Amino acid sequence: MPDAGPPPSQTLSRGIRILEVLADARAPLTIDDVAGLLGVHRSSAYRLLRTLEHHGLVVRDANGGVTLGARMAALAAGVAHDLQAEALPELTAVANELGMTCFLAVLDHDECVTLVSVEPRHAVAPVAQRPGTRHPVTVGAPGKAILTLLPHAQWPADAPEPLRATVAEAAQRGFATSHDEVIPSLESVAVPLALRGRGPAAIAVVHVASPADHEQIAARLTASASAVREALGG
Amino acid sequence: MPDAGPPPSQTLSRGIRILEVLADARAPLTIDDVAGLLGVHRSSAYRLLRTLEHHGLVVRDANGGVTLGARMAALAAGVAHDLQAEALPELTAVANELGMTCFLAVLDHDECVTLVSVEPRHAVAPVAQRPGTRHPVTVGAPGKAILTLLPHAQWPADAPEPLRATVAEAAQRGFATSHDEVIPSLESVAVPLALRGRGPAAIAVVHVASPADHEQIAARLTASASAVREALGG
DNA sequence: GCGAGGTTGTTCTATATTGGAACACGCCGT
DNA sequence: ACGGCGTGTTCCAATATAGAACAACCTCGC
Repeated sequence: MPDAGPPPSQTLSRGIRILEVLADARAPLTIDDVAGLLGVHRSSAYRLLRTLEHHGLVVRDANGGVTLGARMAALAAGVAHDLQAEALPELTAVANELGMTCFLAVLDHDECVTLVSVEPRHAVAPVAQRPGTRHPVTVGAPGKAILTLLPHAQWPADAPEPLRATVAEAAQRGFATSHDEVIPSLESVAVPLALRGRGPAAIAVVHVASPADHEQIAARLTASASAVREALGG
Repeated sequence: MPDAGPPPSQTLSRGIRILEVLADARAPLTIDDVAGLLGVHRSSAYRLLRTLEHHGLVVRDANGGVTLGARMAALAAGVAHDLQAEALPELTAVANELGMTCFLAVLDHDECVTLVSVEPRHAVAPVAQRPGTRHPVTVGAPGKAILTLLPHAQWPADAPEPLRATVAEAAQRGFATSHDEVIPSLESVAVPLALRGRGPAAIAVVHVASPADHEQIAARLTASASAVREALGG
């Protein structure tokens, strides 16, 4: 088990930090901005940006403003693309049958990030769950469903103790729920999705808070989870 | 105008090539595979991978297999996120009103990549247009709509001459169409979307080939395009 | 028109980083 | 046990990089 020391390659690490900074930025940044945010000399940032631009991950507008390039999206499409491909039709079916936004989330370190999401037509209120959305695993139904699959030893250090009982209960029932956790006035139901040789995942729906049969929703989600699991042989 | 010589930063460039290779890979790769594909020494690939892993862009399974990490998806969510945010509701509305998959595509070098896509419930046949999908700009309705916005001098060198007339016609009509181009038996209608200080884009729908009023579809798309354009002040 | 401020692009050298090879370890199938 | 295959580590020379100082280019203001 190699220890988690400093990033072995300084240059690459800085280049990636540029991407991270740009992803958070709301507007095009100047080279100076980037250099400042990274704490490196402007000249270094310049060379790194040129390289990123060369690969299409960064784009410069007429004023020299720096932005993330569209090819980032193309790269991200390769993330677990077999899982995405198998899950998409299932998510669509669930979304339409239940009339709720349905999405697939996976574990990333101690965060829960949604990979694909499908919005139904007949939503009471449209709920958008954009791919790439992140929040701590310890929060929300998908997070708890994922924790269901993790031995307690691998839980994030900052997990509050009460959570343990909640997750244990979810594990028994086979699904997790939440309301007003990640977004106020929204309820969510999620089932765990364990795949061979892959990190833990979850299939979930969100809807505006209202009386709903969680058991029934969970049953539908579980069916889709099984379908995906079988399709991927895991 | 700085010339497009070799990538200024060799290390960063290699790191990105690793990401590209992994995005194309259908299965987890070994370090040796990566090193071989890049043409670098295994030890170098090792260090680069460690750095990528440190940033969560790469994940290693129990067998040491290397895959793209979920955080890539989070990074990609930052690509033109204001455009994505403004376009999403419009795409959803169009998809539901027309009963066709509706998506937003942008220009990346000489390729057309789709950023967001929304699938409707009542599709005759479900058509999935996954975000991140790429193909040459010279092909398909969105591509031609985008070419509408580009001076001919900036067209890709390999653009066939007949295309010029087609695009000119599309520019006059205000929309472009295609059938059986990128995927057999599919038709597509697209309108250009020019935004201030941003690359050319297009809003498009796809549907299975059948009699349809392209003019009417285009009118609806144009309305959404205008809405997005005004929302972004461009 | 002209100069000031701010930004990008270029060139240079000492230094830290990297590239590559050889080696140690663990695992699995024959 | 053995040999193949894979990872992780160490080493040194070679080189790519970091950082600074400088030049060119804008726009904005007068």
